[in-house]
Amino acid sequence: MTTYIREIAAHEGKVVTLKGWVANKRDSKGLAFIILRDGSGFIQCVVSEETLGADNFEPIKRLTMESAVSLTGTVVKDERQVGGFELQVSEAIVISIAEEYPIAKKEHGPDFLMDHRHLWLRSKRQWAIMRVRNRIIFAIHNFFQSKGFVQMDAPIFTANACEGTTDLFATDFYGEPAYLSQSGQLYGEAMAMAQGLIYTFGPTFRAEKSKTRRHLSEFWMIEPEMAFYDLDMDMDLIEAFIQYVVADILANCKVELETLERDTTMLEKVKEKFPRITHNHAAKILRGEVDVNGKNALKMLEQDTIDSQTRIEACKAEIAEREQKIAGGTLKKGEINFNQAAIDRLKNEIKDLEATLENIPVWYASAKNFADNNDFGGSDETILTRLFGTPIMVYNWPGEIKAFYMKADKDDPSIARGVDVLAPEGYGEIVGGGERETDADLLVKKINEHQLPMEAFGWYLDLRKFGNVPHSGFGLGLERIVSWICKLDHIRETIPFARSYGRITP
RNA sequence: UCCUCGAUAGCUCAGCUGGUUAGAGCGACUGACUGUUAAUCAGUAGGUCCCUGGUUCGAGCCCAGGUCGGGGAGCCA
Repeated sequence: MTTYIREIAAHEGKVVTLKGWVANKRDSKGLAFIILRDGSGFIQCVVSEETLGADNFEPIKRLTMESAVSLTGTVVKDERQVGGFELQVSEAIVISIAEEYPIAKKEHGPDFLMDHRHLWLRSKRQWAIMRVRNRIIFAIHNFFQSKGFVQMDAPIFTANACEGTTDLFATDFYGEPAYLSQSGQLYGEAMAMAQGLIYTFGPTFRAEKSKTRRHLSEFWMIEPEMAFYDLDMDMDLIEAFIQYVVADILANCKVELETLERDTTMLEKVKEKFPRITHNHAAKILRGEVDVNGKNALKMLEQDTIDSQTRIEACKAEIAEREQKIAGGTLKKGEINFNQAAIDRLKNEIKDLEATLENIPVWYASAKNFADNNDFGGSDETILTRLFGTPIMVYNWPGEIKAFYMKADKDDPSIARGVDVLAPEGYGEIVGGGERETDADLLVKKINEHQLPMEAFGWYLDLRKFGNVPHSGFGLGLERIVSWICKLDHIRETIPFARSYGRITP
């Protein structure tokens, strides 16, 4: 029977058989250390010539990275090891020998890694990210199912844009033009009128030629829709939802977060209440007219410039120091490698900092001149959330920049009853939602204003004719929340095979 | 679409003011070593300097155009 590494602690002192791949190998005469991975975890296996005999040990010496083996041995507690245990191998069977593995135990560039995504997924870090993604999906379903929501799927082929603002992927549907769905929102409203509380969870496609660390062309979105909910109830639900998911990950993905070296102090703060601020107030904060907890947006950026410059000087000094050490010629080979790797890292850090320095004046101008009827840019979102340190909810948006279906405020019709949730630590918008317009005449007017084809919205307007009720919903980008919770540099690491501008393989 | 940076060994990079035969580390391979944590030590092999054209006695380096990639803007989850 095969045992999985994840449950190894239950087999202490017993003989088990593990089947997996060689993640790393170190050997010396008569002794080999194999880091085995089986998908459920990683464990060091010790193979000795004395135990196996020369004939059985020889094939083990020939094992290459990612070769497949079946190892039988005794589970021994060993505090030095990552999982706390190691396997003393008594029998080894080689299943297959791998060719030279392209991904080495060192730093690679993003393009190389994405070209080898099918293999990169095996690495420890990517393994941890995919486990977190899996658990987030599980937690999302748990949250909504326990509250009586029904999962209902929206179609992926659609006849028209539901918002009309972003670019769509065009395709052919039996000779008719069709588009890949950019949102299940309108269908969600129809389904909520049938089941009361629903959520959709499916892929979404956007042909925006975005080349940033926040965008994918194909991503997964969860879109709940609730009958008889107004904006305040919507915001209460969003807050409870995000708090639930984050608490679940903190409780159930300790090993994964540790592997990712995720500092969880910011995630712990998510249990605090999310500040709710109007778009108008957020604009004042951005322009530096209003301070938050004694912090000023513009002054923070000025300080960033100074901090970045100081850090660049410090990096340069450290590089010079390490280069001098290497030139000294007294270091051992390992120490030289260590110093060289540190120099590479520092050089990359300088590159990033210099890019930041170049961008800060742009971000500063964007914040300082922020217009009341504007949408936030990526940098504006970063500035706002850094001032707070928890997720924040920005509500009551200028209607002109929001979708046609968003409800107009009854006191000021130029205001849309929408809400965006901005994640801390620079991750920006993870949720967009709001209350839906129920006034059929107003909807018709807005569809015309947005120059959308009226005939495509006949069924949608029907929802206002038959049992019209106030309702709200929101959309959450799965990859964005994975990115934030794992604190990743780039969203491309959050999905097994990313599809983004310029990337369709593997 | 715009701004900006880049492309040199399988990988990560260095290559000075344009000058002889192209450099390092890692990885691979061969060997040594019985407790390694990116093991260590010795050795071996490995190059279309992204493409096209130009300047020059001479181009990895300079110029023009292109291709691909990173970061950012716009747009968005």
